[in-house]
Amino acid sequence: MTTDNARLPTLEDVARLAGVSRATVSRVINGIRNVNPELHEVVWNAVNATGYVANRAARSLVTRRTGTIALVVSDSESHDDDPFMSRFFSDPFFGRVVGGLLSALRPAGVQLALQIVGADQARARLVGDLRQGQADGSIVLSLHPGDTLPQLIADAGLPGVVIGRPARPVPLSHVDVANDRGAALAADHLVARGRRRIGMITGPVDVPASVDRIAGFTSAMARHGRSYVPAVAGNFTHESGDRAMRELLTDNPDLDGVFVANDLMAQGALSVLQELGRAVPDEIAVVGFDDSSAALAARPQLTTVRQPLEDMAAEAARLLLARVDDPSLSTTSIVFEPTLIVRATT
Amino acid sequence: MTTDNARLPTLEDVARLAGVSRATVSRVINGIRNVNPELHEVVWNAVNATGYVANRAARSLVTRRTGTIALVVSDSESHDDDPFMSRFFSDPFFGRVVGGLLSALRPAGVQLALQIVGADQARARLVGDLRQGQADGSIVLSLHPGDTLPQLIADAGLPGVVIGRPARPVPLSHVDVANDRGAALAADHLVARGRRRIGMITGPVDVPASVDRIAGFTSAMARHGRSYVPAVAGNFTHESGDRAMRELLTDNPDLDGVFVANDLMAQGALSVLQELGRAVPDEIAVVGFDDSSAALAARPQLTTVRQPLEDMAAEAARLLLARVDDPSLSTTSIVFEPTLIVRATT
DNA sequence: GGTCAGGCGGAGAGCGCTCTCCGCAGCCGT
DNA sequence: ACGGCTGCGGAGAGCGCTCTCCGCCTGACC
Repeated sequence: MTTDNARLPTLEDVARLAGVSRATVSRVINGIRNVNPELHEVVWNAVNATGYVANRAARSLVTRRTGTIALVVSDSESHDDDPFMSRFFSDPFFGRVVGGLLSALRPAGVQLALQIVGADQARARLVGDLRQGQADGSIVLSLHPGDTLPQLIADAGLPGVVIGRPARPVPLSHVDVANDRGAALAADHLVARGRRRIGMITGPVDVPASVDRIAGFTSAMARHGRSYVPAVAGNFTHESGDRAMRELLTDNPDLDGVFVANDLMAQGALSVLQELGRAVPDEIAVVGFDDSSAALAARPQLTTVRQPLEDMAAEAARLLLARVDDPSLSTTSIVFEPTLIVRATT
Repeated sequence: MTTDNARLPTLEDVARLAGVSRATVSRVINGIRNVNPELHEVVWNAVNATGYVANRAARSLVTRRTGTIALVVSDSESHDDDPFMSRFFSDPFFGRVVGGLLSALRPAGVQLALQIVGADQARARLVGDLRQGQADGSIVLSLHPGDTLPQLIADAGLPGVVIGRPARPVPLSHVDVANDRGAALAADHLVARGRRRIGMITGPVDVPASVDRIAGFTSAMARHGRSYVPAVAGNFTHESGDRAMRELLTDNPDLDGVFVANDLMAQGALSVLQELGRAVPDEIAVVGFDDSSAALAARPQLTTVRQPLEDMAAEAARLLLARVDDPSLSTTSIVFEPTLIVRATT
């Protein structure tokens, strides 16, 4: 259309072509106040003729809005030297969240910027950057239980929404899934399938989501008259599921059902069971959690508790956008209901 | 530190506190020209005292740089109604690329903004946005063979680097892995393992990476005196690997080795083999491609051709950054060498 | 001692946009 | 018929920064 480094058309150019003032063009473009319909059309024609696109920086400068939301991934564990290669990115979890966020942000014309923060001093800088126009608000994805980042963001008065319940209460909105009810679904299902000796492979005991799943599962089991549930902890990785399953079987060789706190670990558990020649689901039933792509990739395909991550992320984005528009909005929390997806392992 | 909507400190504030002019503070902050070392320190003290952070929008406005790179994911297949939920995001591929990009961008203080473009009219708008200060350049991840986006970006004179060889030559730099040599590695390995009846499960026949893997594999096999290689095409999904493996075995029941064009399909193939009671690797050996997390999750763990995706993405980011700094730079292409990772399936 | 070069810091003009303020019509009410 | 109100569009002041231009001061050289 235009050549390489031709100056891009500005509002002024459009105004001149349309024979109106800059202010009028601005009004038309932003749909503000009633502008004479004829002029309206003249202006739009001029916009199209010039190929005008508003300069984001100039607009930001005066509106004090960037039209950008930051996805802040707080990965405070270890990886300080190289936090980017952390296993998190290869976890399907990340992609689902990004997809969900974009689906809500895109219609609003808002960009998504990725921020990964590792070490603590990076946190301070991040907050400074955030304050000073990096983004209008943040979606915080905290992987670390004792993470200070949500608190820092709240303290700075920055709009923010946390995905997943923060370990400590924080004056920020959050979205979450009812982990406890999801785990209860799994418990009820295993019991309904006639399983008598049921165990659990848990996530890390300091992560809220994991804690809730444990609590939900054990209390549901208690309701079914099983006060003791053998459990071994993993760390949500495939490999740790493998390890935990072996350990669980060593102590409880006669297990006929197991609830695994996420699909990745369930996949690991499944391969151990197969290796040991335990028929699934005939000899032992397995229920996972997440309904990630791993559930479908597993053989047999995994019965699992679905966490509507895309919807949760989209809702988080909408909450954030609303908060950015009206900072006086009070913080809210939305809890999504999990559903049981029955496949071949139960 | 400061309260909610206190005006953030500006250059002017810092200058006043330091007793110098705005220009001097700007020079110190940007490390330009030799400023008197004493003043230098005075200015930095004032910066720290005020907690000053440069306003990105204001800076962009004058420098015509945004300090942002866009990751443009061009997903032109079907998903127009809802391109965000496309399977792509749950593919570990995406996360590895993001991680690699961030590792190169972060040290340069450059942000990563995500852009997903579906329909064609969205492309035109994207290019407009890109021109007008959304980003200084783009990393293009094209999932669609006949994609026009790289060409559009090149035509607009925008800096851009493509990950993966574009289907049609385009005046843009790109990074890629030597898909043909990777496939040859797999062929050599299967032959060295003494396999006689070797087949292949390919990717879509219109995707460059897939084409190269097919060409590399068949020509390497030809060098080993096998001019005919039975092959079935999949589409890089787990499920298609399942289907393709069944089909391949139907026509070639005595297969004792198979090269699968990516790990996800290999995982699918593996579960079919197990279901059919074919021992891996004793009766049939399997080699994948990518070395994604799926390779480790597979049972037995998958022998695969490693594609250094993180390094490739990081290199793409560096190429782009260099191009942004100096637009006169000519386009280059960097091809990474794949390596064979031998695990338990061969 | 005079001149000139060079280094350093200040003044101030903009970058492209939004938005307030104001003026000018046209129309209503009395 | 006249004042005031309302609706619409223009003028122009910034938003916070960078960077050019210029002036001052110091030091070196003749």
